[in-house]
Amino acid sequence: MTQKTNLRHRVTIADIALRAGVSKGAVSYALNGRPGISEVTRQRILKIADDIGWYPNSAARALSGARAGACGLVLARPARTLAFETFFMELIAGIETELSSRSVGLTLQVVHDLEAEMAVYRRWWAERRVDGVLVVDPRLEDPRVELIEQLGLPAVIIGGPEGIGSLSAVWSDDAGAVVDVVRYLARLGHERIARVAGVPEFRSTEVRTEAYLATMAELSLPPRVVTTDFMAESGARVTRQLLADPLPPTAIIYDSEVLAVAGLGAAHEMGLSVPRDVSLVAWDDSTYCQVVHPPLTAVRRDIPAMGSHGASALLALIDDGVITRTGEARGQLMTRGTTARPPHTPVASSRGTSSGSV
Amino acid sequence: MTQKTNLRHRVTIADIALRAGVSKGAVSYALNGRPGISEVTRQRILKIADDIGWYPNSAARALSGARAGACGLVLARPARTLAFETFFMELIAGIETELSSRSVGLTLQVVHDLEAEMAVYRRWWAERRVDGVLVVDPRLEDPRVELIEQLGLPAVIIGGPEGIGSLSAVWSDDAGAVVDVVRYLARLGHERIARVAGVPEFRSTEVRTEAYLATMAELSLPPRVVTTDFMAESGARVTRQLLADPLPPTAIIYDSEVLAVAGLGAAHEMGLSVPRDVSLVAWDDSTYCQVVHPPLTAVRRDIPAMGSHGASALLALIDDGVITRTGEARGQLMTRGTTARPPHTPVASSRGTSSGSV
DNA sequence: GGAGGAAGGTGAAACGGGTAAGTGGGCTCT
DNA sequence: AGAGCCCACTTACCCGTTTCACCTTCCTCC
Repeated sequence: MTQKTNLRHRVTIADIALRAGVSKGAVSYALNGRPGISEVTRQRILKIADDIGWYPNSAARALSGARAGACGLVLARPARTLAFETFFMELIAGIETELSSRSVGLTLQVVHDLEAEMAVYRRWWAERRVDGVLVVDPRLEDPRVELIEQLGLPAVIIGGPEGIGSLSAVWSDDAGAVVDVVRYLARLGHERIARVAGVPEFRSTEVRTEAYLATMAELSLPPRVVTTDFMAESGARVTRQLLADPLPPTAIIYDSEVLAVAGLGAAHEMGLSVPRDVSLVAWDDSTYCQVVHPPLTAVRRDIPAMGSHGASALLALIDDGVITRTGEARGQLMTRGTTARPPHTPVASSRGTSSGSV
Repeated sequence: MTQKTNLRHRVTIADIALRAGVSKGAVSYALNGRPGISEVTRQRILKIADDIGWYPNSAARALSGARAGACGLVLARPARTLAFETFFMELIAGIETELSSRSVGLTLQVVHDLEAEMAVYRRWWAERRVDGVLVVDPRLEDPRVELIEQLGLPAVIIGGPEGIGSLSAVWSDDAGAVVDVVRYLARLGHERIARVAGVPEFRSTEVRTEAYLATMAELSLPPRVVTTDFMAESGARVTRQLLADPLPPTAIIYDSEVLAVAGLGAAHEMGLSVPRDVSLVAWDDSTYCQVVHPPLTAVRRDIPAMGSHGASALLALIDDGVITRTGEARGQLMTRGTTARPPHTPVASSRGTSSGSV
C-alpha cells in the first residue's frame, strides 16, 4: 500500500499545497524561505513537507532557470595513470567535503585526451548538466581556457601556478617547495642532484623544473633533468639510467610519489642501498611513501584542502560571480629515511659549507 | 553579437521547429529517432539542429518523465582509505567506459559512513538526480539492500560474493583465487600461512577468510587470521606482530595491496629478507606491487572490467528491468619476487609432498 | 465510390517548481 | 471616512521536452 503509493506517485509541492489548503506558489515561497508568507503558515507548510517526505525534483528546479546543482570534474589522464595517482582521489575527497556540505553534486567523467575533455565541457554546459567545472592539470598551451571563456562556463583551474586567462584558480607554491628540497639536499652535501620530471606539457612540471634549474644555478651545481610520462615503469627506467651513469647523481628528486616508489625499487634492484648510496625525494606524500622501506622523504601538500578550496571558489563564482585566485600553503618537506649525506663526502666540503648558508 | 546571442538565448527545439516549418512535436520525434516522421523531414530537422548547435536540455528531458541520464556511486570509506586504494579509481575508470559510451553521467559522492550513504540514496532518488546506483563494499548485514529495495531504486551490487536480495550484482570469484593462493604456497612447502584480512564487516573479507580456512583445513595446516581496518599502519603493525612470534608464519596473504606493501616494508624494517625469510602475497595487483622491490606476488583481478560490467548491468536494469548476476573471471595469481620456498625446509617434506597433489 | 488504413504530421497537455503580476482585506493616517 | 499601503496570498505563465489524442491527405481495396 505504502509501497505502491511511493512508487506510483511522486510527492510534489501540489500535494503540499492541497494539504495545507494554500496555492502552489505559497508553498514554493515557504520552502525557499522567501518573504510573502506568514511565519505560522510557513511552519505549517514546512511541517507538511517534512511529514509527507517531499524532496525537490532536481530536474524541475533546474528547468526553471535555476541551478543544475552539480559541478563537473573531467579527468583526462589515461586510466592507468589515474589509478595509481592518489592525488586525484585525495582531491576528489576534498572537493566533496565542500560540495556535499552545500548539497551540490559532483559529476565525474574520465576521458582519453584533451579533445574529449573539451567536448565534455561543451556538452555539459549546453545540456545544463553542471553549473561549473573544476579543471585539473593546467598545461602550457591550454586550449581549454579559451573554450571555457568562450562558453562562459564557470570554472576553477586547480594546480596552477597562478591563474590563467580570466578564470578562478587555486594552486600550490611548487616553486618554493622545490627550492626548499634542493637547498636541503645541498646542505646535506649533495652536488649531483637530478630531477625526474613528469610530462613537460603540464605547467606544474615546467614551474618545478624552472625553480630547480634556478636553485641549482644559484648554488653553482650542475643540473640534470629527465622527463617521464608519469608511468611507474618510466620512473624505474630513468632511475636505472641515471644510476648506471659513470658519474651518477647522489640525490634524485621525483615529480610524483609513484615515480619515487618506482625509483626506490629500481635502486634496490640494482643492489644499491638507500639512502647510503643515493638519496631520494618524492613529490606528494602518501601512504605508500610512508610504508615502503626506508620510508620516503617527500614533499607533503594538503591536497584535500586544495580540492575544497577549489570547490569553494567555484561555488562563489557560480553564485556571486566572484573570481578567486588562491595560492595554497607551500608544501612541507617531510624528511624520512631516504635522504642522508651523499656517499664519500667529507664532513664539510667547500660547497657544502657555502650552501649551508641558505 | 554571436557571443551575446549564445549567452542570452538557449537553442531549443522550438527554434528548430520554427526554421523547419514544423511543430515542436515533429522535431522531438525526429531527434529521438521515433516513427511518425518522413525520412526526408527527419534529415532536414537533424541538419538544422546540427547547424544551430542544439543540445537537449537535460533538465527538461528529465522532467518529462524520462531519465535523469546519470548513475550514482557513493564511496563510504574514510577519505584516507580511499586515496590509496587504487581499486576505486580503477573501478571508476571501468564504470566510465561503459557509461560515457552511452552518454550517461556518473555522479559521485564521498561520505563518512553507511548512514550517510543511505541518506544520499534517499535524496538522489527522491530528487530524481540519478536513474540508479552502483553499490560497493557489500556487507554481511547490509541495511542498504533493504533500503534500496524499499525505494525501488535500480542498483547493482559490486563485489559480491553473489547477489543479495533481489538486486543485480557483479562479483569476482574470490574464494577460488584464495584456494589457488593457499595451495600455491603449500606446494612451495609453506605450512604456517597467515592471512591478514580487511574489515570483518565486508562480505568479501568473510568469503575469503572462509575459503582460506577451508583450504588450510583440507591441507591439514594450522590457520591464522588477523584482521585490520585496511589502513597501512595497521598492516605494518600486524605484520610486525606476526613475524615477532616465536613460531612466525613463513608466508602471509594480505587482503589488499596497500596492506601487502606495508607488510613488505615492515619485514624489511625488521631486517628480514623477502622472500628468503618470509613469503608475501598481495590481493589486487597494482603498479605499486610491481615497482616495489622485490615485486609483490599478487592476485590480479580485472577491476575495470568489473566496473564496466556493473555499469552495463545497471543500464540494463534501468532500461529494461533486467536483473543481472554475473560472476567475473577468477583472479589470476601473478607470481613475482616475494614468494619462494620457506626457510629451512627440506626439498620434499611429507606435507609439502602431499599438498603437491592439489 | 465510399470504407478503411496508414503515413505524416499538428496542437495541447503534462512534468514540477519558480516567480511576476494581481487581489482582497485589514490597518494606518489625516 | 476615504485614500493609501502593506501583508499574505492566489493566479497564471515560464522553463524545454515528451507524449497523447487528433487531424489531414493520400492510397488501396472491394
